[in-house]
Amino acid sequence: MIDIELLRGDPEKVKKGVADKQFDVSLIDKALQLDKKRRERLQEVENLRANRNKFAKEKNIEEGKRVKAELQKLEPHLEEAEKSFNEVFNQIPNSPLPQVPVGKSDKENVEVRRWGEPRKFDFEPKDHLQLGKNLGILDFETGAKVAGSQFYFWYGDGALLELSLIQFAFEILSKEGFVPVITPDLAKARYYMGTGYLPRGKEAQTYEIKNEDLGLTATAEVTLAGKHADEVIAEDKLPLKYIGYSHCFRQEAGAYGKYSKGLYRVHQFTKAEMFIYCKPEESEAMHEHILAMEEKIYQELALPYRVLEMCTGDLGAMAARKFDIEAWMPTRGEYGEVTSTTNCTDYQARNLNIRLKRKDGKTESLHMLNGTAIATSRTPLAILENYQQADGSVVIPDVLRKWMGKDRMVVGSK
RNA sequence: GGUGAGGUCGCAUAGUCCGGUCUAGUGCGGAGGUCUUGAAAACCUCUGUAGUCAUUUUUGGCUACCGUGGGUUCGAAUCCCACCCUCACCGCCA
Repeated sequence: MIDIELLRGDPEKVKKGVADKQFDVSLIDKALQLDKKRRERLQEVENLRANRNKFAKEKNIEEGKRVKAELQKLEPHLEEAEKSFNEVFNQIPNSPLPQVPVGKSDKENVEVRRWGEPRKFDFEPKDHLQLGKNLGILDFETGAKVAGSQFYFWYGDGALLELSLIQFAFEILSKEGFVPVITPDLAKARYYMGTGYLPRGKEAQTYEIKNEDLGLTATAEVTLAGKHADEVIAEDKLPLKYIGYSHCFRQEAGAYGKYSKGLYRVHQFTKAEMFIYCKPEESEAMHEHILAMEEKIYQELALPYRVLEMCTGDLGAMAARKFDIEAWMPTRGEYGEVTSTTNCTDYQARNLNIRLKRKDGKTESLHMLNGTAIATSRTPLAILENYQQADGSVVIPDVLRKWMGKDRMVVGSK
């Protein structure tokens, strides 16, 4: 949620952010109106409670009974008013940072830079599904048999590739002060909702567990954000930097289209995710830091990529600023998303009640950021397609060889 | 899964049987002060969070919060119900 003081103090500013994000601007006036109503009811109820407490202290049982009856009538009105307010208020998205390019949709995202040259093939490159099948390392048929469509098995060098990529990311990032964490793959509703992963509706992302207040997490962001919920963190403990490992589960309801085949869009993958809690004044630098780490990873893997900054219309509710890295995907003939890093500023922190305590004792909401290091669906896709050879083998990127124990995946090996 | 103990204002602990004197005591930690050449010690004072109203800053009033959610009562940390979590032991198990 946004800062309510900002809403009351400068509604026009909030409106601009909401409009730039292509959200419904009428939310603002509605929220202000409901806020006013809510506060009126709150005054009524609090005055009655003050009376109740006074009579209780005086042991004035008659008057106490009278006030009690009145309270029983008015308290539901207050509850109702707060519920209506929260419903609208929680729909107001985070404001974009001022330097974010304004645009209506993903078509207006801005390319920031490119790194590396897409490889020129002197043969017809195969897609990762064909390569994986020929090498005997990737099997969607058996995945569909056992778990349904868009599930898969990795075998042999494919399984080793996933493990190597995670090792590689953890090695780089732990050297940079990110604390390695292995997180639960399930979380309570409060946490996946608080981080913005919706279980139902047109774009449901989370799978829910029957008869439990639990869902499969779509990313370790959920658990790493939940980790410090309801905490007050001393200023000198910040920034907290984590590199989390988890399996990620996505319903991908309604997500179909030309890139829905193969590893680009799957229901389960493994991910190494960066997560940072920091002071508001350092969050932009931390965002750059995460992006720099992501670029370092793809440079060391020698995968050509470009960096994209999301325009206001493509930020979603949580983000104040967001960058994606897109790696070159040869059989598509274009770049495809492999990482995403978001500065949520204080929006998530307010949802999860996470605060920072300054040296002078004052508390305020802190800033929270996340970013993909490696997702073991799309990164192996890019490696298979970019590193393939004419004979159907796939060269292993230098930095992964120490964990793979070999320099090439060949047909017939395991 | 079973049995037992427990969850209290940063940390630790008292209070819960017997509801009002708990506007939650004490110790530690933190801030300020006295004393001192300086420091330590001692002593004194202050020290939770959120909301809301009033106020020029300051500040003050009120409300809520003793794991969570309900209930009983004029009044609940305290009584009742349900749930969650922690610890110990038992069972099962990689």
